Amino acid sequence: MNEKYNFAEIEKKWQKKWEEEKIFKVTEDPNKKKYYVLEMFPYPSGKLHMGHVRNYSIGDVVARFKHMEGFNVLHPMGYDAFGLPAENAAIKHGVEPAKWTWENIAEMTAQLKTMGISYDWDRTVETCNENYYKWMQWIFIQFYNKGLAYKKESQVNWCPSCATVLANEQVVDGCCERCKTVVTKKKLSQWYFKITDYADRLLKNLDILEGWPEKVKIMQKNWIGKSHGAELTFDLKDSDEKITVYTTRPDTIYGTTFMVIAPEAPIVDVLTTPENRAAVDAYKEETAKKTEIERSSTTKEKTGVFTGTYAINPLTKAELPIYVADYVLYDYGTGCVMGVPAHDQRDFDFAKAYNIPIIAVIDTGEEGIDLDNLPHATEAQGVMINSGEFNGLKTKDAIVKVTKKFEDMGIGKATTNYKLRDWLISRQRYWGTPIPMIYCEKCGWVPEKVENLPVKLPTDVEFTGKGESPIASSKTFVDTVCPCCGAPAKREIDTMDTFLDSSWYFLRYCDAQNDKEAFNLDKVKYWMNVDQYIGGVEHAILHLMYARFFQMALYDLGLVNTEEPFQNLLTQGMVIKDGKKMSKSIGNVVSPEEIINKYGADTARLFILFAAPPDRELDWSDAGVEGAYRFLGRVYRLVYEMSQKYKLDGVKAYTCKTQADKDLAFALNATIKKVTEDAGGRFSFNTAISSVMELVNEMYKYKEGDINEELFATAITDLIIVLSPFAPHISEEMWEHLGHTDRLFNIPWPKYDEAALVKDTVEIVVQVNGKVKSKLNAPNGLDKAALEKYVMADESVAKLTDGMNIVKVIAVPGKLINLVVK
RNA sequence: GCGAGAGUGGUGAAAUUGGCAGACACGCUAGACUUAGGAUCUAGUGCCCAAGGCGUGAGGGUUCAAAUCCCUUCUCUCGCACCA
Repeated sequence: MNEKYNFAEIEKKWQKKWEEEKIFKVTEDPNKKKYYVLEMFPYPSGKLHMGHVRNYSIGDVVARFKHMEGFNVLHPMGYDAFGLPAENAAIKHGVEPAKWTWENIAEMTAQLKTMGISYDWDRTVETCNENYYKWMQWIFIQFYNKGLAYKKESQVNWCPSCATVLANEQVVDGCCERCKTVVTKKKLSQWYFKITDYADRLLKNLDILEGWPEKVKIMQKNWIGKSHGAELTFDLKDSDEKITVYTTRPDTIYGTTFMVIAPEAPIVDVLTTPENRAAVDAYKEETAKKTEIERSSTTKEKTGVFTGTYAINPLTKAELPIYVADYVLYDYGTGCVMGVPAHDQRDFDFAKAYNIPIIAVIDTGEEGIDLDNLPHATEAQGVMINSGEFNGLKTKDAIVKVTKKFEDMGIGKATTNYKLRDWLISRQRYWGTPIPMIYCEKCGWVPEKVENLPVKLPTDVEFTGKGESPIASSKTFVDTVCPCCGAPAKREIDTMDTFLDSSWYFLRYCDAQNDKEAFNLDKVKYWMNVDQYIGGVEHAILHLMYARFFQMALYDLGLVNTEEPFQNLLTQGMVIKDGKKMSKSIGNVVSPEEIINKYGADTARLFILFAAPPDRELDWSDAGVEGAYRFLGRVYRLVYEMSQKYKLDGVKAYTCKTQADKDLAFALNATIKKVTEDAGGRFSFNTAISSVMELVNEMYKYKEGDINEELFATAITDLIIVLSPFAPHISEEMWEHLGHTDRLFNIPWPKYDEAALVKDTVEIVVQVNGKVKSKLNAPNGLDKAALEKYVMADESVAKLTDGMNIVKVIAVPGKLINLVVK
């Protein structure tokens, strides 16, 4: 240890030693309690950004802390390595996606290593690695055999300029991310996962995820979007056809004055009368041309056309004109709705635009409203009116009774609906896991034989950025034989959505090197669940829902033993600068590389953890980084200077002789307690660090007086230990300097001494009518009555209430006395 | 529009169960040391002129006591967004 804090030298030295000694390598140990801490793995774009640094710094504090507490800690890192940027690089610069990706992985790994994080690098997973995607394909086949994967024709995003299909992620504000052309829809045959089969379980299990932020659970709940209602079938006038609607408000049936069908629904053609066909066809065509943004941006203006056909209200027998309108979604419910303009604002807007009668059938009790001439739809609950036998019923009962009536009439039933759709998993892209399916004229779609996995990505492909998947250009890939009958057959040329790869990587970490199976069940039983998952809130729905779905499906296949993969979830806030998200276009990006070079990884980590609580936004401040750097220098100087004069080689038995001794012992134990609770318990790293700073301030004060060497040695020792999860390199350097040959990572976390935290006297706040008037010292441990007696006997207190009438005294032991006077 | 969260000094923030508002840090001011200081150490720093007041977006309420609980309201951020 030099006199000066040379972070560059220190960090390099310890990173090398840690790696050589493999101190972060873990194996299953049934005798030890495990702890699995996981940070969301990055896409290997080549460079770390501050969000990564924040994510991994948080994870490393947790990992190091839990390890020092005695847990067998699994703390892995890997790469979500398939995806579009690699392919775009190929199109733009002619670099092979594999080469580009693997180079980035190497660069990013080197960068990660400069942060000094306690990863077990032997468990690294790269999703583009054959030994990973082989098992991805195997899992796909298990899902397929279970009936969870199917192929169907559907609408996908299409860029007319690039003449290629785009993934949802490639559509930015309704436009192609590359050429900014407005994205349209195109029909294509696509692979889907039946995530909707799991909708109810995904919803219900949210209740048991107590360690998840409420916000994320609510977002998932809304995304699943379960609603209760009824399906009701209407007869048509002059036709044998019927149409079925879904409604959450069957109680408003008497207020139905029209019907609406989504333009895409095939039944539209059946219902349209010859004289209306031209208008309906034109409308359908217009809708098909509209982009998603156009269709949803005109929120208020409702358009539609009359089909010429009427439905019959089953209770009133009224004739209801059937319209086609694009405000009805084809793929939700039945694609048809009953129009109740009085009690649904969208229907109200439509009725106003097309002069359809509006009949109020619910009195919501809204003040001053004219039920015969509603100014807007009343969507609240209320009492039924104009509804024959049901008049007077409250909404809740009415829904039940009306639904029952439909059931008795044989024209309806209670049902539930979900907003969640099946997961479209195929991508017309090269750089992803090939879908291991083969199409045979005779046998249809057949999975590749397991012994033939992996279905390798071909390398003889062209990247033009146009047309279908580049895989189609391979001369070796497409043609194969049917695994079933041996006849010539063709391989699926689509690849998997990369969200599949990231839906089970946490299982692979448990057994990353296995070449016999995706993961060994016993190892999974030992390590799973992930005790603490940490990542950005932007994954609240997609990744976190897909991963939950995978875990459930794998559970049903008997491959894992739990239904939910992530016990606790911490969603970290964004790193911003000057109130804005760091971005190249604004020019406010601070690169981790630059900060680590200038101040070191310890400073970067400390600042990031100290500047804000982990789940909140973090405002980057160069001055704040300086502050963190200064603090580390302050600790370093303290240790260096005092080690020249005293023997500080470990924790020692000490007795406090002076008040200063007692104060330091108190500060030391209070800090250990605070860091233990804040860093290990509630993940309040900022306050944990502030208490370490307080301890250092105390020690600076203390060293100006008489030094109790045993006490000071203990304080220095524990200080270094509690600092180590936040700033591991400098801590290790100081630790070694004090004569230790072991590694801080393997040192047990210190325990605090309760006795040292009990003070002889406590400061009691004296309030008069709730206002602080004075403070005085009282013996510790007085109960209410004794405290009141003690305080009231004090002369200064008597003065405070001189001439006043004390009507009540409130005593809070150890804290305050409030005198209520008149 | 619906849903969630947040508003505290010049700044980032703390206050964990209703009990001293502003810990810790940045910044600023002064001093010490120094050839020098953008190093280091020490002291001060919510606001108002002192006594004494006033202060947690605004307004009201509950309570001996409110940043914290309740009602009303404003602003901002995020998510969803024609889901019948």
